[in-house]
Amino acid sequence: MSQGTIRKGRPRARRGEGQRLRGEIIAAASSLLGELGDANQLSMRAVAAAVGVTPPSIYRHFADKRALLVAVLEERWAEFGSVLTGAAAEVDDPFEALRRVGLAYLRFAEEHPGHYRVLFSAAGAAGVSQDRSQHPGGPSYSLLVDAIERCLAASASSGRSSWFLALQMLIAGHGLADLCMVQHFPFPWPPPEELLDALLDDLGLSGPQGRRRTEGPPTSAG
Amino acid sequence: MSQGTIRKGRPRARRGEGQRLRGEIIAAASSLLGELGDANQLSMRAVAAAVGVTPPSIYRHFADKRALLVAVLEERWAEFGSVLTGAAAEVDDPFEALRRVGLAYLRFAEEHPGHYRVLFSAAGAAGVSQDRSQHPGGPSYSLLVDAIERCLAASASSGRSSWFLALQMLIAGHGLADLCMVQHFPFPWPPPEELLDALLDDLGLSGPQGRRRTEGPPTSAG
DNA sequence: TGTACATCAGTGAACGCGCGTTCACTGATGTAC
DNA sequence: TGTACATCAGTGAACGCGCGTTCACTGATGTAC
Repeated sequence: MSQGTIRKGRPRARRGEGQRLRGEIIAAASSLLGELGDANQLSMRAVAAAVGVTPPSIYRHFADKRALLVAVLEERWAEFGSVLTGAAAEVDDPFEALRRVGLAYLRFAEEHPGHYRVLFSAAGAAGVSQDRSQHPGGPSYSLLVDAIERCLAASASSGRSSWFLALQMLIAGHGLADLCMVQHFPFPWPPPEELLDALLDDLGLSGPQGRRRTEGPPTSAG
Repeated sequence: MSQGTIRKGRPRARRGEGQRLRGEIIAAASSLLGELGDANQLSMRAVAAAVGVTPPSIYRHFADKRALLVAVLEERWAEFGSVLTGAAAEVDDPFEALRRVGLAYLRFAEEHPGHYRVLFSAAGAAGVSQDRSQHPGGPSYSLLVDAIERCLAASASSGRSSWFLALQMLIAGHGLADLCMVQHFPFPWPPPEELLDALLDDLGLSGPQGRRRTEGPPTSAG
């Protein structure tokens, strides 16, 4: 009874504390969005019920549903970015730093599959910035490019640009996150780290000596 | 006026030709689903309107919305499988055959992003088979594993299993298809073939001599 | 210390909409005689 | 060749629902005097 989705008897905010409800609305919407994994499925009425307030109250703080979504997604993008940033902080070895960024990316998808799905969908991006040149995931991507450049500086490599290598990492990271953590494709998935390490090996980004850490699982085929 | 979404004056089927409407319903639903890219967004009423029939008519042929979706998705999965099968047919070189399968996969996503999105979502799979051990994409995946095994037989390689390599290819293929063709992430995307060739190179599946075909684009970083 | 008042966070009722699904029906088609 | 009838593909109207959003309102809070 302490944390059901519908809260009754919620205390009314004091004068001048109207902004408090705003925060509660964003938190509730964010939580619901994480469960639903789809911006279209989120309803204003469900958000209001989760906060313990009537639907019209939301309109005192957000012009419409889109505006609420924008606020939620901005928060989620910020969290995603800070998770990636934090992962590599204070790690000196550039290869280990890159690996930690990759692991953090995958962990985020694993822990917040619904949020991940919305952030990486066209709707999620369009909601936050009209201008597609400044995609909200831009800073996170730059972080990846930088981490790769530090690796390239530490050991001569395949000759591919950091830009191309970052794209390859993003593609593989997203493919794994979406198929495994979000859509739960019925595979005998190996641990994500194993796939990440194989990827880094393949891209020549696993270290100067190119330590090979790959695979264990089945050798037989269906 | 010849192919608007709403058709009027549609001729009634003759006695015993009731099955004809069934086919038209599936076709219309499939087309709408391709535009929407989301099973939840598809409405029975929109399907009926597209066929030029009233909503209740659909229930003569399908028990409910879910049954209609299952029929549509089965057709789409079958088409996807036959596209992959057709791509490698009559190609002797196993490396070229594998490459063609990859290209066909990406082309399918490019030409039918909405269908691709639904097929590779949890909802799409769950709709078709309850039993998750027999995922409708299973045959297509086997095809990929087989193509890889033929490559491994033709040249000793990294030591990874065909199963692991197929997973790596699927992950990268899906990541690219979803980010680029489906979600249209605002990147300066290189041509898909370039990324596919880089992937095959990285996995040691580009041929016995390991021809390197990679990259062109920007070397500068943002 | 006590009262009248302005503020404004949140309410209750309603709007018009599209949805999936049901039900009793209609009326053209084909058949039996 | 002509008529009565069974079939059954498709209809029209309605159901109860949840949605986003609006509007005039209420009533606790804090302030001015």
